[in-house]
Amino acid sequence: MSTAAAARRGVPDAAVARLPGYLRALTALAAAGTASVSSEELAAGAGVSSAMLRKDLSHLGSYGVRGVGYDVERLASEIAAALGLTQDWPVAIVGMGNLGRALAAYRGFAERGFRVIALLDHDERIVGEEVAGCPVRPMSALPELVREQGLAIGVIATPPEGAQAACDLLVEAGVRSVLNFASVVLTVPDEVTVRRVDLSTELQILAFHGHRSAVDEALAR
Amino acid sequence: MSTAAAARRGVPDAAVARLPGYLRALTALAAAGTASVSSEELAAGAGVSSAMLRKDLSHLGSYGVRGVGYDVERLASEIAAALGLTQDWPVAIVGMGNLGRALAAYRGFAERGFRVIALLDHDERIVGEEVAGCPVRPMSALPELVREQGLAIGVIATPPEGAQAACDLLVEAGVRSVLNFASVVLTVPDEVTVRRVDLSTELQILAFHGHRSAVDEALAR
DNA sequence: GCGACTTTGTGCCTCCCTTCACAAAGTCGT
DNA sequence: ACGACTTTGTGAAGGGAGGCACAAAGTCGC
Repeated sequence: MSTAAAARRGVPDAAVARLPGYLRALTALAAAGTASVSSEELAAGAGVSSAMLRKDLSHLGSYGVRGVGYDVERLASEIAAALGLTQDWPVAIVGMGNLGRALAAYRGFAERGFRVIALLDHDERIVGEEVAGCPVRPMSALPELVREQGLAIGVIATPPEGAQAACDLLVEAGVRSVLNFASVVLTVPDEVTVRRVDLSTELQILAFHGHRSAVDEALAR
Repeated sequence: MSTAAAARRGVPDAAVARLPGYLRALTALAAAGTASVSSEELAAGAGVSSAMLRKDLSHLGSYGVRGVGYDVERLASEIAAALGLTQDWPVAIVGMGNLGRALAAYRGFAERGFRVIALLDHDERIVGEEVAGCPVRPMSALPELVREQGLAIGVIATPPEGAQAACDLLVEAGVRSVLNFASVVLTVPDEVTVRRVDLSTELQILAFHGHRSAVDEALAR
């Protein structure tokens, strides 16, 4: 196995998507005072199979000890390093509707090391208002936030109509990572990464499964 | 091609996950007055390739016309039927913290036909309070909600510590579909479907991509 | 009516992800 | 010091999803 830096570049996306789950499970173990953990136990805590866990970790390097397991602290910091969590990632939330306000008040971000440095809205009537102890600023503040505070991640919580425009402003200011809560597909240059979280999509998928199992039962009868 | 009912049972999960996106794009087209659409256009609106769109739709049946495209209204209702959206899906939100309150106030659910019929919390000090015009009820109301109002989907917006307990109560009351916003892996019986939405996981994945592209640039220099 | 044209539906191929199964490597008891 | 035991790391196999390319099927102009 080569160095972690070289290995990291080959981590498959599917594995990357599971790393945060491992990190969370490890953090819980560390808080409980556990020093060492087997792939079997850790996998159970993250909701995956042990074979998958071991293969995922093998992409980062060999940090386990055969016959024993993984050192909780060590593995947690290796995963954090692989995810790039050693540096901080300033976040701005765009759109101060219901969802935006909730996200602004949400503690989960800070707990995982993401610092919300600004709340933005394009509506002048909202700009200047205070949300969760933080003033709402205009979209025109973006370039300065990127330049002077290293803003790296934009969270879009606007209505669907305004999402593309908000995204364009973020990208133009130099933001390369976008988390999109609006129900639209955003168009961005290749170097920008967008992830979409859509609540109604999730509910519709649940509806499909609920519907199907009802149909299955009817057929089985 | 057999009947839609038979075909539906074989729809791969990956395709199901994209159906809501197609439905959204079709709804937008219908609102704009478009009567017919090609796979190429619809795919662009949903952010996928046209070949993929056609293959996904072929799992539902043949609703297109060669040389012409798809009838917008017809296809939308076929997809809605496949997803089980012809019936309504009463939803309850559990956990009235920041996130729960935001979800309660969120308009998106109703727009897509999901009716929030109850807000729940296990904390007696919050029960009775009014959130978004709806009273907060105790967890003990669950069995009645399932029995008398057909509650089918539970949304968990509790802190991580309380999520499993909330989930157990939902399942015990007869809820078979759960949308989990808490950062924990829930254990449920096989017949229950859980989908997890974790904001910090999404941010961590974005951090990885931002980090990697920074590394790539450094190496290329 | 007929031929040129457009667009769907699908067989095939490839690639990636997941699972299986086991050798390698380390620990622990004696 | 050595052998039994535990657990990792990984090669190989299996399965599924996405992309390609084309035949099938329909429309439209003449």
